Amino acid sequence: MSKCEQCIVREFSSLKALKKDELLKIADCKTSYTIKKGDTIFSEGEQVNGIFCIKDGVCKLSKLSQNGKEQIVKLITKGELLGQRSMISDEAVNLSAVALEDMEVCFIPKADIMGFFDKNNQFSMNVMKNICGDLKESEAHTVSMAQKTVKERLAETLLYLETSFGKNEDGSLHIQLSRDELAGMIGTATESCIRLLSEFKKLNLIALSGKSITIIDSAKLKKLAE
Amino acid sequence: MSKCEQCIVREFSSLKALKKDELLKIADCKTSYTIKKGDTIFSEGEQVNGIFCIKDGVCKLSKLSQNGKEQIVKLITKGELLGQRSMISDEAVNLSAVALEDMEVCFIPKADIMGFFDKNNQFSMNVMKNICGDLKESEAHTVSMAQKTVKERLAETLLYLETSFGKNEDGSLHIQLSRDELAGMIGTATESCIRLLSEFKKLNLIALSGKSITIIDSAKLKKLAE
DNA sequence: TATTCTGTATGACATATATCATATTTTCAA
DNA sequence: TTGAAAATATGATATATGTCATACAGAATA
Repeated sequence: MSKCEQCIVREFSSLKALKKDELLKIADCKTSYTIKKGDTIFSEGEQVNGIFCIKDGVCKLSKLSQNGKEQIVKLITKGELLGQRSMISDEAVNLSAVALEDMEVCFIPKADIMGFFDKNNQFSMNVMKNICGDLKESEAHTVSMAQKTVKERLAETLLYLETSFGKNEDGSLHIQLSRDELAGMIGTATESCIRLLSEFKKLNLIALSGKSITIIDSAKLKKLAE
Repeated sequence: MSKCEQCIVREFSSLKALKKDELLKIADCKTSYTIKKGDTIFSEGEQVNGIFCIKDGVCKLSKLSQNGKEQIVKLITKGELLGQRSMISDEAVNLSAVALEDMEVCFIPKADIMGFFDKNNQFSMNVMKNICGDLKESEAHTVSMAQKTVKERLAETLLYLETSFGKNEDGSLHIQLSRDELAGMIGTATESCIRLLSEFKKLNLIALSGKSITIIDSAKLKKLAE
């Protein structure tokens, strides 16, 4: 059982407000998991009863629409918490979480976290600010979906992937998404996504090589995204 | 200066957790306003520094997209609080609020509310659950925008307006939105919105008479919305 | 290595939606 | 009331995007 006190990623989430004795307590009741790429952490509608602290890796949070298409709502990465909303609302999760890379996560049961809300106001406030940030982001996302063209959204998304998840040494996007998943992020058909990627390639905005995408002209992409 | 203790709408918001002395305190520092239909309560980017408690009326929360179109993100009505997110995040508001009807609101300064978060855990928890609800709703909204057709969204929105804001005696939707605003809710061009309304009318799903819209066949509308 | 399977790519076409133009109706101030 | 302005309505057309078909490439498996 590793110690939460010494866990670096804790510093990046609401958990940084926890005091020594609180950390000892969750170190005691948490469970560590290794999750393989492609594995499901939880599915829409499940009762989760706790939160996941992401130590390493990235996962997608998605929702199935009535027509059976997967819409990716958000990506979650190292240092973030997963499942806060449903824990606080005391509801089933409204999104499914699936690993995009191998991950290391810790699960902390609800019972062991909820008490902190009463006793540690800084923690409470951190969580609240976090969720407020998510809300603001989500509202901006809704506006993008409603008002922007698919092309604009693709440009926007590629830039987001680069700034949020970084590049490999060769300059290609570090995060690996299938065309299908990329289409699921921008809310379009897979073929349309592929077609637009080809178009961007012809315009020398990006380079494609197998699955990997390299942004060549981020200034022009930014313009395209408006 | 009216007493918050006796205000009925308080029962419908997070404020219901406040105790007698807390209510006396905010009754003392709040300001009541009457807002005329069409008036702006606050604009995107402003520093608001407090929350509005809606005693009566409805307002729209909207965001201008880069192409200059107004996207309505949410409607807020009697009993709800306005401005929680930006107060907690300690940021400028990310949405503009404009009255759709004459309204009565009370403004409570940030300084007089923030203290309750430390002292009254039930209040804290209520606010948190509220924002979590908003987040869940917003995420579902994003998926609708990304995956549904304009027709489906219009059907969905009409039903939402009926269930959330009720009908007049003649059965027409109580809430009065211009075609332009309705288009702004579903994220489409005004002409497209008008055209689809005409189509729904021909299909005998709704009746139109001037600005007012009456839902005739909500079962079929529900099917259309999928 | 051959074989199958899955993901990527592209063409052809259908359709939804935006845009521009122009009536028509309603609202509202002079 | 009258005229002007705004909102609603509808047609014509352009464009973006989805859908279906098919080809091709790379990965997985036998």
